[in-house]
Amino acid sequence: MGTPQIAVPSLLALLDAGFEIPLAVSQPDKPKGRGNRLTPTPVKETSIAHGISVYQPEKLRDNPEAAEMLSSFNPAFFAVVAYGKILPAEILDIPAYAPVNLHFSLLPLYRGAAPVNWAILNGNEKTGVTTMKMDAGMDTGDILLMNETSVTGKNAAELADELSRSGAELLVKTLREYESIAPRKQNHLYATNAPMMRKEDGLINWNKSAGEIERMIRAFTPWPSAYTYLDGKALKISAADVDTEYSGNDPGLIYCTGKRSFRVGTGQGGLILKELQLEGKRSMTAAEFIAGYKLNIGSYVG
RNA sequence: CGCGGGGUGGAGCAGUGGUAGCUCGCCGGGCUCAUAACCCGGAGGUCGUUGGUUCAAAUCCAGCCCCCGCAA
Repeated sequence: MGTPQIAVPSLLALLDAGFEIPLAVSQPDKPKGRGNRLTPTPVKETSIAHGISVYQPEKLRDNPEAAEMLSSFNPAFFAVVAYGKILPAEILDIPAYAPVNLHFSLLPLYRGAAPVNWAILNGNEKTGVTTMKMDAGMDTGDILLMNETSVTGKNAAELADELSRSGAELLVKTLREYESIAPRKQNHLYATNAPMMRKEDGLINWNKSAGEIERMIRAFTPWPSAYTYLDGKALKISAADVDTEYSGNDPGLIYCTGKRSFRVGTGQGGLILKELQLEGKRSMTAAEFIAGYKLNIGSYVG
């Protein structure tokens, strides 16, 4: 059971490891993108490509039909990776061994929908992947295995990609060695939540420090993306460095626009913008951006 | 039919009827202890595509292809 891209490597790894997967469960297709076309989920696409039938119930709670359907396969396990819905108890009881979930954080940290983004945003040096035996709460089940990954310098896409791979390995290992793994209770006192990021959370607050904003840019790239405004147009920033030689504190001030440098002041220090995308344009490097856009030193973004 | 922006020399842009221009890059030369600095010269474009209007179209009209932002 899974939905987005981050779950795909797990599906492929399970197939590769020889597990029999009679059914994939994914969220229903939703209208997406320009034109609002109905778009299949990445897990659905991958499943179909490998000849696995796909089941996409609107809901699992209070849905006897779904329970019956899943039971009919007499599954040993459920392998759940970023499915996107909480599974009710009657569903969790179906597998003979256990419903196993792969979560993209070191539980009990970052329970919820956006663990990868939050680890970057908070400036953690390490995060990782955890497999657990699911219970009825959100990411509260007993821990089976964990694997750490370094966060440093990566944006959300890069980190998610890495975690999806190490997670896929961990999931295979967990299922293979399930009977010899002793589940450990989570220490709920240390639990933190990683709620879904919203589009509007990506608006950059230039009063924050350069370091904080740099982390935010990484945490929000490529989704939901960090943005500001320039001459009334939305400007996404997908990569930046802290300017270690600047110590001003004039938030939003464009203080340097050399031939290839676009630098903006923050509440504390300056930020060197490296990768930008103006509304309606494609993403480009600062050098490319500057070649065609007339920036004025002394004006402000935001 | 959800709303909208755009496709112009290698890159980013300007140019809305009549010799295609700017910044960067590239090639050659100069200056300098030196430079992502500066100066001089040069190469490079069927203006996404098809058709239409016109004496004349990058520029107006219609269709098609592609890229992107918003909303969901």
